[in-house]
Amino acid sequence: MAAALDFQQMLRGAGLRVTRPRMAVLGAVFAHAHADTDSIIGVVRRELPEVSHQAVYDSLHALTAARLVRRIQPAGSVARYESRVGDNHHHVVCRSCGDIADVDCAVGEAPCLTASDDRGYSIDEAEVNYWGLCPACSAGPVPDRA
Amino acid sequence: MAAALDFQQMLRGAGLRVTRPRMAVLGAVFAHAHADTDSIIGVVRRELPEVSHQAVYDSLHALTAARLVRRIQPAGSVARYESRVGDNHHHVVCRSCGDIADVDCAVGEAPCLTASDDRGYSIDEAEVNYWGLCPACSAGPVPDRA
DNA sequence: CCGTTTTCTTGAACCTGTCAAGAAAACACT
DNA sequence: AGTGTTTTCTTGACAGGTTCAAGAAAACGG
Repeated sequence: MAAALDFQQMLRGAGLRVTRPRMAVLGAVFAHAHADTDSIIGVVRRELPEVSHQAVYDSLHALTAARLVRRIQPAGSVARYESRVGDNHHHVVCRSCGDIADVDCAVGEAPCLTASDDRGYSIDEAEVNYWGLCPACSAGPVPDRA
Repeated sequence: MAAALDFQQMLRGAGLRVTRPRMAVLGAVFAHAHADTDSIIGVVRRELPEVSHQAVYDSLHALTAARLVRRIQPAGSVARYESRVGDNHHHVVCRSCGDIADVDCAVGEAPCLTASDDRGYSIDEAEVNYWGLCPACSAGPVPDRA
């Protein structure tokens, strides 16, 4: 768990100005993994009630560009953010409730980064998403989505 | 390349009614891999100028549910559709222009379907996306996205 | 402390995709 | 073919998440 001073150093280390919205956004992403933008706005406003949603969007973009947080967006879902960066883990997404959990990479370092044929692309990242049902949804499946 | 009669049989085989919008949508997806909805609407309207966008959306949903086409949606992109289904291939996405190319699965059947720890989820599909720059963009990178 | 640069606020707009009601078309059966 | 039922298409409005734009405010370097 990182403290305010850590966040401040992270921002400065990334060449970003230290502002209260950014501090709060960074804290919110660290405290709530896989939160969507709306949830982050809610969390941030508990600390800074007057922040605009635009400030949160800008902060998230800046933090993402600085690689302090990672943006994930499974198909059919809104953007979500997480603080685990650089450890090459993957995600498992619930088809029913949209919940996301982390899955550590089975193979080791950069497992699937080697495409069989890169089609001439210069690949810098491999993303793996598992799709299924979370424990809660597979236990008592909701009747919709027939 | 499939012909009109093939499309008709595909629809009937999937238990779907054969309508002109669906035939045209199916043809458009087969002819234009990885096209987004807007492009598909444009292609379909070259053949049927009066189709509503809603009909295209409905057709795409019906075809997707029937597994005749596959919907793909990399993060930050709109929905795209492709006709290769059931052969477990992956995609490489250009960070700059958003272009998508197919990549055959290196490992074989269902390669990464085995998560190291499934977190209690019942996983039914593994999705792999490679991110990088396409040949055109890595050759002459556009100046934006600084 | 001051000036410059970046960031935040405010407010509106955009775009993909969805919802709803009625008209039209496709299929099954005779 | 003709008819009736069911599904699908048209039309039009709407929704949510995200972005754009202009000016005010805050952060940083000297």
